[in-house]
Amino acid sequence: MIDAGAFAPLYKEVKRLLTASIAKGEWQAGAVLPSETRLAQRFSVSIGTLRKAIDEMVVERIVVRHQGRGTFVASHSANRLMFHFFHVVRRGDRAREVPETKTLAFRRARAEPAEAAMLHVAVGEPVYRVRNLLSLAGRPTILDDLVLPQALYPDLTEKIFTQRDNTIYHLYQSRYGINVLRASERLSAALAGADAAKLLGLKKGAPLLEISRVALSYHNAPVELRRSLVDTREHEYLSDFGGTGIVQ
Amino acid sequence: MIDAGAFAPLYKEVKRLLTASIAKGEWQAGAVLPSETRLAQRFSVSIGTLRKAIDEMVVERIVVRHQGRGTFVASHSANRLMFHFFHVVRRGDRAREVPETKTLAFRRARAEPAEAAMLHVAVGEPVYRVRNLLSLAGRPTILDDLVLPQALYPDLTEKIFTQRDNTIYHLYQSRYGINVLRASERLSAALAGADAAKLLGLKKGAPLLEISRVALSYHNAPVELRRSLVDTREHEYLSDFGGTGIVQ
DNA sequence: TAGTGGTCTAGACCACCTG
DNA sequence: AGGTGGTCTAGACCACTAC
Repeated sequence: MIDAGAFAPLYKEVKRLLTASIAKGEWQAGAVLPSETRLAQRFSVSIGTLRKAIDEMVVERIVVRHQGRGTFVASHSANRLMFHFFHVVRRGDRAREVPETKTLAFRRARAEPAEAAMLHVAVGEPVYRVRNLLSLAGRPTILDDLVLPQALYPDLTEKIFTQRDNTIYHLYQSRYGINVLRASERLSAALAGADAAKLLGLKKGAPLLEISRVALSYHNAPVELRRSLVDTREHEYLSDFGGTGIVQ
Repeated sequence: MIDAGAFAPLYKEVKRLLTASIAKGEWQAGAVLPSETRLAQRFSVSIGTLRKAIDEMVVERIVVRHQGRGTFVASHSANRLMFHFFHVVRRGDRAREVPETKTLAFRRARAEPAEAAMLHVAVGEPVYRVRNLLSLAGRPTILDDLVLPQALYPDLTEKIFTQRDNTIYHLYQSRYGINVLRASERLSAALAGADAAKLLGLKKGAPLLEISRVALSYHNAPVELRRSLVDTREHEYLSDFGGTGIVQ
């Protein structure tokens, strides 16, 4: 037993320990975990209990199971995961297009009070501010403003950021060991200012969808803020709830 | 055994049969199911297999478990479920307010092609069109336009609709046995037309959040369309994904 | 062929709720 | 006290993957 006097069920404890090991980097993203039999031995629990712990970690996308191959730490490299955090689709047929990203600005700055609260850091903490313009089907459609705590991404530079050969979240994962698991978003309607209008090829006062996202890693630790302004003339934001991903 | 030659796992088959029984009305919303022991006997499976079937039904909100009391068909009467489909919260503190609903129109009409496709009915099928104005903190904030197939709500009248003493989804459930489990939404930004501006107390051309929802019941059958126009000056739309509801 | 995860069983004990 | 769901065990067998 491992229970250590906690009042939580054994499988929750196992899940907590496994998640902590992954967060610590004992297994990198994409790496295979020991087999269920071995993990059960390691934690001195039955296979059933170990499986129940991993069941929840699968639902939370911390790990992925492949029958016959093993259980792997979830990775952003797969295409499926790339679109897991990209909810803007083409109007009508809901097609998902790969966005073309252009970085307009990369600056070092200090966290504003509101940002600091959402990032769980002190006011004035060093941050990066990044502005990206995303094009869909060749047309500028989304204007993204990112805020990242410098402490989490120590040696990040504009060159590293722009010369990545994959998604932004994959860069966080492969270079800094930061895995984005969840995102919490708040949406509202806004009017295009002079800035956004010019960049998105709109008239000032055109309607835009504004999305404020907090990206979260293990234990719900915030690792990025992102405000998106979306031109929804040809695109929409998809939201499914009550849904589970379980195929009937 | 029950497997009946299907290639699906036993627990999926059990889940399918249980869900079908609920959809058929063998147990009404809020009713208690037989105990796990009895259900396991009924389907000639072990408790473990029966529990795995119910586990998934819990995730899909088809049933709710209460330790020591039993397993119940999910019901809309609970306050928690009411807010499960209401994602508009107060800006800043994200407080959930109970909306005050006023029905502005209730008409019988025919399904337009786009509506018919989304509702899985024939073009021209009889529908109800309902327009509601929702106020939050005493101020008109959301303009809802609903489309319901008349076939699903046979004797519905404006009087029945407006004199319900609970949520709209609870009316569907208690009077017509229709349980809304999921909703699929598409969001975009729009400008207030003369109509919406007047009703929401805005200037024409003010930015609005437009939400198109399809409400789904068992086996993903569509049971309602709803277009919402939201004044997001004081409110926001919340969206969490990658999340699971599992408390760490 | 060996090893992996996926399913299924049969039972024990506990925590909780209702009478 | 009796019944409910919640946890945990210890195994068996199957389906899939890699070598």
